[in-house]
Formats: sequence, C-alpha cells, structure tokens
Amino acid sequence: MDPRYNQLLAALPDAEWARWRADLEPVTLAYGQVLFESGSTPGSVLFPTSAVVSLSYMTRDGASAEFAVVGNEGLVGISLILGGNAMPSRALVQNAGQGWRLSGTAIKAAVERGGAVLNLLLRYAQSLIVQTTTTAVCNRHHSIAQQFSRRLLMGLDRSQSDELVMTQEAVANLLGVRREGVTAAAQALQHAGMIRYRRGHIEVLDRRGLEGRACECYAVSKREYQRLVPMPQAA
Amino acid sequence: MDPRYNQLLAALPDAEWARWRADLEPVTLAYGQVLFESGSTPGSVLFPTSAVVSLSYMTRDGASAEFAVVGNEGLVGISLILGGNAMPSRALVQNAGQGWRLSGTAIKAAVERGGAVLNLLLRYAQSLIVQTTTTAVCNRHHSIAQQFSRRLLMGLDRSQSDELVMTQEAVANLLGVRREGVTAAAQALQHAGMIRYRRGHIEVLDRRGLEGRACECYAVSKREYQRLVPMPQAA
DNA sequence: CAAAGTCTGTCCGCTGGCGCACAGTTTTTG
DNA sequence: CAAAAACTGTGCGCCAGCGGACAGACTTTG
Repeated sequence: MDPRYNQLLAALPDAEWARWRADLEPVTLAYGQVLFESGSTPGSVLFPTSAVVSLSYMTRDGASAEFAVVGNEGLVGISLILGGNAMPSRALVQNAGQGWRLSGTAIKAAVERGGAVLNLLLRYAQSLIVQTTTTAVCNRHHSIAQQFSRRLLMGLDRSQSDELVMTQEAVANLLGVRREGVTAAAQALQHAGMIRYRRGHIEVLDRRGLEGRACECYAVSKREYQRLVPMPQAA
Repeated sequence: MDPRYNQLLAALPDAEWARWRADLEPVTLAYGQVLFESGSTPGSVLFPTSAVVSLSYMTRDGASAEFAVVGNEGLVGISLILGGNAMPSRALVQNAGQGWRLSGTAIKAAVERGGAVLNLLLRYAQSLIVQTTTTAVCNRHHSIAQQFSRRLLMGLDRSQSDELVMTQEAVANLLGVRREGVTAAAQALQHAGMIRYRRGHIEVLDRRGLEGRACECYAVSKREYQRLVPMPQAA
C-alpha cells in the first residue's frame, strides 16, 4: 500500500484531484498530538495516510470516550464541511504517521462547488454517523472483551502492519473503561492465541478469530463505510 | 406555538420556502408507526411539527438503543440528504402528531441547488452527529437516573405540553435498559417532586430540577443545536 | 361488564465492571 | 547507569444494573 494513499483522495474525480493537488500539504503527526480541541474550529482538514486519529468526547468530570476512529479511509475535520466549524470533540493522534492537509478555505470552496466531490464528502459524513451510532450501541450493550476486539480490528484496518502500537492504558482511555478490564480482555485473547502483546505493542495473530469475538458493531460500521465510499477501480 | 411549526422549515430563506411550499404534504403520524426500517431507503424526508420520532439501532440479538430524537426542531431521513439513502437505523414514531413530508426527489433537488438551504441542512446533520456522540458517551458513563432525566427533557423540548405520553416500558426500550431500572428512576424523581406519573403519562413539574439531575449530555447537545441552527427572528 | 392484555411495583440472586491499592517489570531520562 | 516514570499483573470489596418471577392495578376489547 502506497504510504501516501488515502481512500477519499483516491476516490476523487481526476479533474478535482488536479485542482486539489497544489493545495495538499504533507504533514507528519506525532503520537499524542491534538489536532483540535473540543469547541475549537480546525484550521484545516486532514486526510490521514499512515496516521490514525481518534475522535473523542470528554465529559466535564474528566471521563471520556472515543466515538470514531479516522485513518486512511477518511478525513478529520468534518465540521468544516458540514459548516458548523467547531464540534464538542477532540481529535487526538493515536498512531504517529503521515497525512495530507487541506486548508479550511480550500475545502470550503470544494463544498461550494458541489457535485461529485461534495457527494463523496457527504457520504463519508454519513459513514461517520453510522460509526458513532454503532459506538453508542456498543457502549450500551457489549462487554469490554467485545469492544476491545472491535477496537483492535478498527485499528488494524487503518494500519499498515498487524502490530498496533498502543498501550492497554491508552485503549482503556479510548473505550472509557478501566485499564484492568482491558488487561483481562487482552490476556484472554492472548491465551486464545489471537494476539500477542508486550508493553505498548499488540500484535494480531488471528484476525478471523478476533472478528468472531468482536460484536457485530465492527462489521456493520465497516460494511456501511464500504457501501458509502466505494473503492476506486485502480489499485 | 403554531402546530404547523418546524424550526428547519422556519429557517428557510423566503425564496426557497416558496419553492418548497407546493411540495410539502401534511401527514399525520400514529404512535408506533415505523417511518423506515434499518437498511431501507426512505422515500421522503419528514419535518415533524407535533410528532416526535426516535431513531434507534437494533442489534442482531434483539437489543436496541435510541441514538437520536427528532421533533419539530429537525428532520427525519438525513441519509437522503447525505446521499447514502439507507442507514442501519429504524425511525419510529414515539409521539403521535403531525408533520410535513417532502419527497426524496424534491429534497435531493434542493441539495443539488446548494447554497443557504444546503448549508442549513448540513448544519442540522452536524447537530445530529453531536446528539449521537453525546448519546454514546452517556451510554458509557452515566446512570439510568441521569439518562432518564435527559430523555425526559429531550422529549419535553419537542413537545407542546409538559406531559409526556410514554410508558416506562417504552422509555426502557429507548434507553436500552431494563424497565425496572426506569421504574426506580421515575419513583425517585416523583418522590423529589420533579415529576408526577401515572400509567403511560409522565408530567414534568419541575423542569429546572430535572435539568439538575440530568447529565451534561442534554445541555451540550441542545446548546450545539442552537448554535448550529439559529432561531429565525420572526415568531 | 367480564376477560384479556398491558403497565407498574417489588423481591431475589448474580455478575460485569468499578475504585483502590500495590508489586513487578520495562522504558525513558538526567 | 542510576533514578524516575510508565506500563502491566493481581487481589479485594463494592455496587449498578441484569435476569427472572410474580402480584396488583389500570385499560382495552369483545
């Protein structure tokens, strides 16, 4: 996979791609970097390539929960496209890596032009709604073990290797659960031979197995994304 | 409040309102009516006036959870606007009442035209994302009592009276919790003098008090809506 | 108006996840 | 390379919410 690849950019019509090309600026993102804080307006939209960004909401009393993950399949900063500019969410870089940045003015101009590009962006927005919806349901009904498996798969889909670089503590923060609960889930998966982990690294050995342990939320969200943002023909 | 009032329609520019007027068709909705099922494409968009519609997601094993409520502040059928047509969610009439229906082709034409109308619709879409996000966080972190209060307030905002017509069992289904848990929460609120209820009816006596018992999710979601969809000047 | 259906109140045991505390290990840093 | 920091393993008590069961009250329906 081309490390400069982002699926939304790849799905752009050629003419539009030519127009954007000059405005796209490569950026390198470090782990833990905050792209925008809750309530602040992002200055630009980010199309991750190798980086993975997590969107989460923080409550007043310090609790938090991730409601969407964005990697090379999407974009960060949907509120610039939808026109509200800010959102009560924080965008945090979960996996260091690269991406393309497009200025707020450029993306707004593209939205104004409408047509196929706007259509693509809005279909991505819809897939984000679905992802958030499944997260809501998952938070209500599914066990930590299921959610952990789901989150691993989501990370894996957006990663170029089968090793995820994240601590159990970080995962616990994302899921909004105790770190101990994640430890227990990780032990169970490792015992079952599906993952192998060491301090800060989780290697997925049996993807199919994980899919079996995850709740349907993973599959539903992924299927909807694929339906909404079709893969371009060329590799 | 005019029973034909819907805030999105009211916020339309005059010219566009004139254009839509002919296409808008009044509809009466009965309690329990399903506007669209999960995965099916709605034929039209609904702008509720007195009706209240609940958007929920059903898991494979029968569990479900509401992730958004739509009343006279919004519209049902956002997927027609975003272009994905279907969504994995069900739209169910929670409170019988009236609304305006606009055909799928008419709404798509409006989206094509772009401009201020599209901008309005997309800002509403953003407010839906926020509502879904807060629901996700609420499901993770907040107690049944808090969620019950939140949901009552959300219903109240979309209702013309201070009496909500819904059984505790229905509320439990919406929240995705046991009916017994809702009973306990309702008893506590009634004991505190904030509500009074009888079989299938919940009357809110002390709105302020309820707001104090609800989690911040209610206020955040409402504030974001108000920011995104500004109230038109005229009454 | 009687019968069936629906809704609410209550009890009981269970369990998943929480809060807290601390030990051992790995990694980072001065 | 020593000290500090961060991550993982484990144990304990606690409790919110679950599952199930049933009684009483209210509503609808034939």
